[in-house]
Amino acid sequence: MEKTRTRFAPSPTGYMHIGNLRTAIFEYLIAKHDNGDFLLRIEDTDQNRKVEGAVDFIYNTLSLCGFKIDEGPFNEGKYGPYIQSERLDLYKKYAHELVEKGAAYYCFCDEERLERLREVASLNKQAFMYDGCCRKLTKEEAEEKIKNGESYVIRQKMPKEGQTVVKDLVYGEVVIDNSVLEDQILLKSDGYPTYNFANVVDDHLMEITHVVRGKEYLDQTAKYNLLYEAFGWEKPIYAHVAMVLGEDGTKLSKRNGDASFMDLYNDGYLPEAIVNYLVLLGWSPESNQEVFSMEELIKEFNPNRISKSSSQYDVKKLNWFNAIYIKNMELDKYVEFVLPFLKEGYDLSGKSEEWIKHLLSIYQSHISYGKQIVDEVKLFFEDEVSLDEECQEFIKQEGIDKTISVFKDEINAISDWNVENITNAINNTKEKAEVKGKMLYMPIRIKVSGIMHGPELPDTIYLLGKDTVLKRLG
RNA sequence: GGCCAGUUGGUGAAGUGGUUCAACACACCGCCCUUUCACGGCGGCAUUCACGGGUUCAAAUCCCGUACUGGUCACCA
Repeated sequence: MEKTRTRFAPSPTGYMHIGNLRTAIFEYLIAKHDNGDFLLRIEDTDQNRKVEGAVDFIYNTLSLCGFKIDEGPFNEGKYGPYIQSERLDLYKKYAHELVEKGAAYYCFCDEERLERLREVASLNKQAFMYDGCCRKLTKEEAEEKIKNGESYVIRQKMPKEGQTVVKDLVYGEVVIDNSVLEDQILLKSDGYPTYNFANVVDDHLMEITHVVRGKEYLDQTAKYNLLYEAFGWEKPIYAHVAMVLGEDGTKLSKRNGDASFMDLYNDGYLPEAIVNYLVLLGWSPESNQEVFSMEELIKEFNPNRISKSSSQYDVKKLNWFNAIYIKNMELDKYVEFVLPFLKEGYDLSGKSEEWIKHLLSIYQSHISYGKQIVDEVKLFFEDEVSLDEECQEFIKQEGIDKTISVFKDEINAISDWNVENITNAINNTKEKAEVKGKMLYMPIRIKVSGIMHGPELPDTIYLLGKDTVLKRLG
């Protein structure tokens, strides 16, 4: 049996939103599930969209996600080059081969004529479709024009009648009327192939067995099939996947917010968590398991269980996954992970390494993403605490002043500043002020930290330091 | 507009003719634990599967129609 080979084929735009990433995940898992190859191919046939450094960016993203690229522009296999703009001769050769076979033809219609046709079509409220004018040209006529230096494109000859059946792993069989198929351009007048053509040629040449792509290409697949048939090539297995929508239920776009992998990563979302979250968006395993390691995903992934309907991105669930991955980190790794966010938010000079580590550790089970540490930890870096409405209400209650003043005396009395003694101070306050539970803890917590929920109170007080605590107690 | 597809709760979703079929998870709410909040644990949360017909002894599951949503009709990918 032939080896399973999938490919991720992005345009080098220097931006990857989570929908694209999810496609890559599916492709990767399909390949690895069968012990196959996962390759990266850069689709840069539109020279206008090219962005500097984009290929590095893609490699970086994929490697952060834990994907091993078996073949790609930076690690070529025997099917290279892996950048489409370096394969121009190939497309040219195959496009002309199709002309020889009679499945394609030269077209000399200029933009002006096409524009006229478009106008007529829109006047008649019809979809524009090339009228196949140049199909009639004889071989000699076409050659003559080419010899005269006329610029041309190569178009695929579409059947006018009948239907084409597209087989898809997730959508089953989709029937497309051939009458809606345009004689699509294969080779542009600048010698570049169109996306559709390059795709077919490359997928065949690179021996791709499974193609995962957005559902928006489903209709186009009929054209692909016809192309494969014209060449006499074996078709790959298609899996079209529904879209990932933004949180508001509309299409993802750069404007729609932080739905790009890098934005998420920069905010302190762990790639493993992002991958774990995304794989469950539009795919479900047979079991109820939700937290998966890469190995488990590779084992469990079955493209037949990909959903037909689009799904909405939901940060809350991502946060849940991310929090789990953060909680499961070893302390040192966790510190290494959050420290940069802390450093970015505050001036840490004068703080001991031990203090910083202690501070970060008490938040490990509290934060959902790295950057969140900055907000959470604010109370340790501000001189004054400001109380929100809820706190102000609480603190108005009777007896609180007494609790605070007793506690202040207890704190004053501590000579050896450590968590244990602070805990004792709280306990002593309980006895002397005759308060317990919420009425004991909350006043202290509010006065000292300004918020009603946070990590362990003794640790908080310890990290704040005696001076600050006394000052805040008033 | 033509064509193609989708429609299970606020969200991700399981379930493809009948033994709890509306699982599980996020979010939300409640309780317990913790001398406080959080963490954690437990429990609640769709009499109903877009709507209307039909097939059947039996339908979220099959068929037809309607509505809604989305996609697609480029020398863009």
